[in-house]
Amino acid sequence: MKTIKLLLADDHLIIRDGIKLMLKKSPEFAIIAEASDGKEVLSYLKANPNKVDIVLMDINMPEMNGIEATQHITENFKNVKVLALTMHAEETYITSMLKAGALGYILKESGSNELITAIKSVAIGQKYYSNEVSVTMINSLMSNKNPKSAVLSDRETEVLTHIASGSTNKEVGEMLSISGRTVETHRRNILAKLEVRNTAEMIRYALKNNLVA
Amino acid sequence: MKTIKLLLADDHLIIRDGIKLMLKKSPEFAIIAEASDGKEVLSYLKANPNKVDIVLMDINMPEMNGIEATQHITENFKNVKVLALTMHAEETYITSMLKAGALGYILKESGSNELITAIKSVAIGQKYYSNEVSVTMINSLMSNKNPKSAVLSDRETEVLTHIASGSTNKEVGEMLSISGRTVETHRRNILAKLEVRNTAEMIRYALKNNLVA
DNA sequence: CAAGTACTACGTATAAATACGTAGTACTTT
DNA sequence: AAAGTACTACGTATTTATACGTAGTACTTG
Repeated sequence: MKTIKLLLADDHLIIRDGIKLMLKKSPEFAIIAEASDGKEVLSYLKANPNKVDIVLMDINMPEMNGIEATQHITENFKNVKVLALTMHAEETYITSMLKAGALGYILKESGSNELITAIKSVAIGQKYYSNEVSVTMINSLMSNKNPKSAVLSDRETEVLTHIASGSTNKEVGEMLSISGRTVETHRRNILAKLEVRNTAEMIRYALKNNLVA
Repeated sequence: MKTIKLLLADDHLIIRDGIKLMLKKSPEFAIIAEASDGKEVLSYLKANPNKVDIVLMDINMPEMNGIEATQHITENFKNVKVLALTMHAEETYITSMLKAGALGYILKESGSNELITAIKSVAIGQKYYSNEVSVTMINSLMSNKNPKSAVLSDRETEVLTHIASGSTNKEVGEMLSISGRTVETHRRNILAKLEVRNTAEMIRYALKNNLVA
């Protein structure tokens, strides 16, 4: 098994030392560099191509934060993988890091077992998220799928679905075998229930809240 | 520590036996009933109130599947928790089960350690998702956040954003300090570029493809 | 049985969006 | 220099959507 070469990016020495301690017992890892800022990470990678497999990336760092750094890495150093390692389990941080291209996301409170598992997963290109991260993300995913579903009646939802597909009132009426005037009424009631002003806002609301697919 | 009372719901005896074997070494669990179908689960719960803490629920079962059964449980037996335990890691299954009210979701290929951890989490009301489940869900979450078709010009995107917020052409014109007529033209060009017929379809397309937030 | 809600539908009127054509300025690319 | 694209803007006409009021039938719930 090949040695996995790591770069630690964190602005606190204590954290870096802690990580080193946790990985000490695992000979398959080699910490070949450290950085206390996103810019340092990038300049190291630039100066030492193909020396790093995985960057363990903190988010809050001076000068350049971990999100920006990760963006640059995934754009310019495609063979380098990023594993986010941070204190923050908030949805925005997670989303930003994953959008930036991080393969994994774990918390600093993770034990050495989880850290090792995560690094190994990322090393072979597999994604890894620690449990709290998963829960946060899935919660935010699900919270957009439930709340208002009960507001609209079945018929209204049906009408809304057709409207979202680009059909006019008349066309919807034909499809549902009701009068176009009735569709107008449904539409009016939908606007009122959702408290929106017009088609554009209605469709946006409907999609954001998953009233329609 | 109080004993956690379990009900196994799976239509295959072999699976139920396997689970029993995995839990045998843990004295804090008591399997007090089994069911091979959703309906059996419900009738057992009805006949034996307050005897079950957690239902380990398979999805594919004859008569009534695990999703429907879970819906009924979370509606009618609010003190009973559901932990999905299935072979399927597809996004639709996961979403359906979680929407139905399952607190956790693990795969049958999980080892006994994970099974035990999951049950304990669910028992105290905490959510638990096994790793593959998390990855699947987060992927589906992220896949809707990236693909950015750069078809529209900057100005058009700007106009589209305002329209999506419910503004009329005239209002958008005022906001951008251009004529409402110009907004009309932009709008017309957007409709053409996106190959859609009207506002509703335009907004749906824009949101699905993340042209606007 | 009274009240509420869902679904249906029309009348009248105005506001907004869509269709199609035209066109100037500025900027980039070939 | 020519061609393309982005951004701007108006004219004319038609189609849709929105606003507000009204109302009957059917079904559910207190």
